[in-house]
Amino acid sequence: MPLEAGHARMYTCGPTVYNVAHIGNFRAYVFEDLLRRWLTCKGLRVTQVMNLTDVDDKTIRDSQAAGKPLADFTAQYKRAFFEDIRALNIEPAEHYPAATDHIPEMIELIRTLEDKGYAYRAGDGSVYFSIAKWPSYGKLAHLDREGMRSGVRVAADEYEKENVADFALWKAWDEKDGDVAWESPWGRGRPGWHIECSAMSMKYLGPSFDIHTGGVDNIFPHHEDEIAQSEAANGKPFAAYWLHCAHLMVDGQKMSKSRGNFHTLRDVLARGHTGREVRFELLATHYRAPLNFTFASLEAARTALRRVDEFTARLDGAAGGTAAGDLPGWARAAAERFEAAMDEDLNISAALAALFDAIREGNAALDAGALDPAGAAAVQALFRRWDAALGVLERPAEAVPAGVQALLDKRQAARAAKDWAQSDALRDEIAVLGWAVKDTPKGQVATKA
RNA sequence: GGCGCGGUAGCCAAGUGGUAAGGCGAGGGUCUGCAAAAUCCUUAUUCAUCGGUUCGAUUCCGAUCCGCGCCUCCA
Repeated sequence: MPLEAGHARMYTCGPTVYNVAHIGNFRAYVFEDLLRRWLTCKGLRVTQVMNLTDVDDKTIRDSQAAGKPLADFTAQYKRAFFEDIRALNIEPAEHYPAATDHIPEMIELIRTLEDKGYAYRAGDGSVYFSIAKWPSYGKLAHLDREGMRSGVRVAADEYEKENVADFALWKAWDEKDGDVAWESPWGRGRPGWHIECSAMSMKYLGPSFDIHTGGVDNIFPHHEDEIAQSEAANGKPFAAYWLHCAHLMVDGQKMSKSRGNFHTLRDVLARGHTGREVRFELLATHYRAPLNFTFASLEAARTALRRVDEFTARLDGAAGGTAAGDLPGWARAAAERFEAAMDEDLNISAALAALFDAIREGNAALDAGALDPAGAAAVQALFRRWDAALGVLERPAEAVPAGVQALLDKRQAARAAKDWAQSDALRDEIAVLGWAVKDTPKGQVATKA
């Protein structure tokens, strides 16, 4: 299936670093992470490129408002982005090219387009791509080119274009750009938005590659324009597959900065939810279906994950470090179902159904004493494979603070002496420190409340 | 208006031309010094509406209604 045997190359549209990303943005990155993990599980080597858009109208506008040089302004949001990605257990891509580091490549690409006659200069020094020269324009978005011409709004500052749908490859400097400008054969200016993805995908993945992803809102115009630029310049097909992720909704409406109905990861974390819960929530709905975000579903995610944790802990106890033997029948069936579901366009719901069935059957087997250590170890291995794909099963370790541990030790002694009053008092004391104590057959277990 | 996605139990959400996965919630049982947790079982005669094809449709076809997205800021 990949163009190059055993190697999947993917380009994933990344963030515009003018602000911290919101969890709607992260839905796309989590989806892309799931995709790259699954391809890896299938034995492919994956090269993923994610661009960082660090020069555009918004980054310029907001850096000026903040009174900071563009590079300083965007640096803080690049940092925030990588922190957030870590909190969501997203595997790093192989390359994170920033637009401002690839201006020469973009200029080179625009020159090629100019030489081949696809681009023209406007009076102010801007360079546009002429869609009239590219007949297949609009294929990805199923656009009706005739329909596009009538009734669209035409911004006053775009009068220089030959066709309203032509898009900028290079934008001539104007006052609003302040000191953000690069020299080019067309004078001072900055690149258009779309050209960076064409130039950087070409640099890191070649003219043709396997998969290109992004949010559905990027289909038009961004991806349409990328295809036109890249294929016109290279004379080769651009991406073989396009996967677009549906939106995260809030109260039935798309989550977006311009609507103001967004939550950042930081907000959600500050409310006491974990990155793992957010990841589960974003992951658990198929990428092409809209996902309505609510805090109630984050609670549901928490409960579901607790069930997973409980089971894997039981499994650890049952396996006790034994070498893996044969997978029990119910686990083998679940493994096959999971595999088939994920192969079918990442059918995550069906895959998770197989996982939860395995948990139920596993618990029943454990209750019945029907799972020997070698079998339990085999199921452990299965969960490890699943988690290589999902990145959400393994429970992040919680270090118990020394103070809490001291109280736990005291409580254990009290319990051994059957001093229940003392035991309960200590439990309350520990609760004040933010830790919940449960008594299990194996002793007390403290978890962060 | 054009293009696209979706309407399945209280909520979220798979799925198939042959009679509805899974998660959360809820109810019941087990376990337990108490608490909490856990675990097991139960929980849609029905898949937006109306027609059609068929032995049989939630699944195919047609029409209708509703929600959302894109149509040059947007993951």
